[in-house]
Amino acid sequence: MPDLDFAACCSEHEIHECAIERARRALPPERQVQRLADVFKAMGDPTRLRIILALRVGELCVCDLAAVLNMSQSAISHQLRILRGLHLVRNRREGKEVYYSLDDDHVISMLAQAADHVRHTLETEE
Amino acid sequence: MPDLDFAACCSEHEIHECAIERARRALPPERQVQRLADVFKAMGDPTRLRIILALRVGELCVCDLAAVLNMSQSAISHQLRILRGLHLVRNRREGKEVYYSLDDDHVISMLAQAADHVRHTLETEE
DNA sequence: TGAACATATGAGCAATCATTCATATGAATA
DNA sequence: TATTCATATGAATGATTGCTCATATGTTCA
Repeated sequence: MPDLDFAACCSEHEIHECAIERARRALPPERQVQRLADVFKAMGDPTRLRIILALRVGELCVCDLAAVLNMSQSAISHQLRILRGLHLVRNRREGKEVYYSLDDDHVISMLAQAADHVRHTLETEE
Repeated sequence: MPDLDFAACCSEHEIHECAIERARRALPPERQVQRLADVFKAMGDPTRLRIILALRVGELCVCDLAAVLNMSQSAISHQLRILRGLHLVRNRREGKEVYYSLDDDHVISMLAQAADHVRHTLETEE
């Protein structure tokens, strides 16, 4: 009885079976992959990315962020909610205002790596 | 004549003007932000992220990837095109097959940082 | 050259998403 | 308490996106 999992693979799949198995084992469980993807996706929207970039140099209240990005307060609030849910930003109330700041240094590292990558690719081509 | 850029900000904006200016200067030019966002967005889709995760342990041809992710060849090809466009993966032809591998170590670093972040947030709450 | 296989790609569609608009919540102040 | 300001959020919508299906391209082998 053949392994149905390999049905979609190319015909000489016997050759790659071991590579396929190795790759399968390299995949984290579904839940973890989804979590990772959520973080990347959050940083993959220009508005949210700009929010993160702006907060690098210090905390800002919502209306400040709206001014910096030149966008509506509502739009900013909606995006902050997503970033908050993923613990990418943290908030602190002070009177009527709510101040947001980066929650985690990992975000800065990710930004730096991504920037390096972009810089690297721009050098190579174009 | 008031600065119209601050029109959307909260009324006591004089206090934050300097923070706003600082944040504005922290924002890279439009084109660069978009490039960064594109990279994060590419990694923000579970399918593309799984492709990257699978390629961590070595190159794979398209049909192998389809087998590993248990998805159609077409779906994988479409996503590989996006990853290729951003130089996240590279390809090499060998006869009829095309082998894909990670193009850049920065991707690995980003994955590691993101994984750390997720691990960290899971510890803190829930 | 023709058949078979591996991959790439265009069109179409269902699902997701970022914003807007209207409104609710929450805090300070008169 | 009533008003005002700052923020949050639900609903609606236009735009984007990931997949499928059909088909094109490119390679090998007979």
